[in-house]
Amino acid sequence: MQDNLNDDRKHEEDWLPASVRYPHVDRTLKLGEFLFHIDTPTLGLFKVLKGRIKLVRVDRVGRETILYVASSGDIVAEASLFSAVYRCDAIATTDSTVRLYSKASLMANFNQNPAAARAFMAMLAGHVMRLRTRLEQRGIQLARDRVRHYLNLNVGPDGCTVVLSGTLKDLAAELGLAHEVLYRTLAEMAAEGEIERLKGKIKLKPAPYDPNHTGAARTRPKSTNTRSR
Amino acid sequence: MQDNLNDDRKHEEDWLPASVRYPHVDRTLKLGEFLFHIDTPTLGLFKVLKGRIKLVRVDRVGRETILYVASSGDIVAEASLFSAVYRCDAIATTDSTVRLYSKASLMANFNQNPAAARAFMAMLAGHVMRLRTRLEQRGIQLARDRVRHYLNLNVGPDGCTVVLSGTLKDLAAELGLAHEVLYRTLAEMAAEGEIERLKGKIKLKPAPYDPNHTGAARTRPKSTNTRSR
DNA sequence: CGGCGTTTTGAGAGAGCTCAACATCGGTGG
DNA sequence: CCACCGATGTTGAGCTCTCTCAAAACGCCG
Repeated sequence: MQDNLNDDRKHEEDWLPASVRYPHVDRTLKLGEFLFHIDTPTLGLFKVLKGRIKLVRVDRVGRETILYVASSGDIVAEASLFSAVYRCDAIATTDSTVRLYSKASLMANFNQNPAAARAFMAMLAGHVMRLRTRLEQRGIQLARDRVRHYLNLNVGPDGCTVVLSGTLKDLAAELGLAHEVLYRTLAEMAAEGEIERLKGKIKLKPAPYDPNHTGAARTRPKSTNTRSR
Repeated sequence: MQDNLNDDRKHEEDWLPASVRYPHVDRTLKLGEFLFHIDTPTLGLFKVLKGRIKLVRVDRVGRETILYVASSGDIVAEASLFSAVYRCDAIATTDSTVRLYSKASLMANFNQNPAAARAFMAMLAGHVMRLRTRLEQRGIQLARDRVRHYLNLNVGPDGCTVVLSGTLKDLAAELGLAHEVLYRTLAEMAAEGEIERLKGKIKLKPAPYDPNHTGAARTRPKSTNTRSR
């Protein structure tokens, strides 16, 4: 079981301009162990090095509502830098290790070093952008259109090659699809010549004809998603 | 057509600590007009005052892929502060007005005024948190569970009252559900006593019994929440 | 009072999810 | 070197839920 099915994996390292090494502390957690509790003073933000951390809020009935599940590479509790106390619970859902970046040292660094502050802002802005795009993607109902959306936004410089970083199962998770559906969809698209499947890559073929319509004759006056939002 | 169905409406105003008034320029756009083009130098970020702006990327085949659709109150192109050129096109999908916050003045202000920089970071961090939560929510398949997720995260201080800011249609859009589905779901939940519907509010009732529905020969063969979909 | 938009309720259909069986691909150890 | 094993990849077949299209009741405002 790998933990690389979340987001932003490849952008994580930039926000610490290599010039600075903040003091940090690594900590290991066992399954079910709390990383922090709601309403307790904030120490700083954490980077998940291994495992998985869920952020949850619990209502007075005792049921928990998941805010976010962070996997390896994800950053957790950025907002805690600007709050005196944590706003949710953080619990390890597998044995995990995290790295704490202390709020005090981080903020001090931002104050003294505008470049560090800018790098942090840039990272956050990038997250916002990618999350918005991801949310937009989830609004696409039809599996094929959702896959197209992903492929179009992840083509390499050549404009037609998409490199798959993980397994197709991981991709399915990122797309919010059952993996079987992704397999089927890719198979159909390949059969119809829209894409070509290679080892660890997918190549987009410029559609021969047929600008809309997905394959089997189907009654679809709508092209994709026009409504809502 | 109202424009208040997007996100974060109530958190937008904080990121400009009232102390500072950045120079800004308002601009109106007609339907279809470009706010900015990809690969052109970045001026700064924009706040949508009225209307709707879509951010899109176009592949060489000419099809556009939507990255995000911003409505009134939303901020657009935060990441442009850290890039020399825009990374996508921005087009008005209705007659709109936007306010430009110049990159130069914004950055200068951040450098001189750490508090402003912190406020901006805090806003971004808040967006990241909310977007992640929203994405988590969209991963919930069953409409009722998705509604529960929303309600649980939006109860007021009393722990059981959720104030509805807009119409139910707006809420449906925010939840990513067809509005009919939301109506039906709320009706069912009310009928079963899980919630109480008031004028502009929803009150959560602590489940009486029936953690996963059973007895009470009700004409409802399904709808437990034991598994997704 | 007459629209216009929201709120409801109804019914049909399609698409994704789930369960299930099987093929493939690596890696491991005998 | 080959058999075994686990995980990924693939395909098949129902099931159910949401989406879409429709139509009507309600509420608000000029």
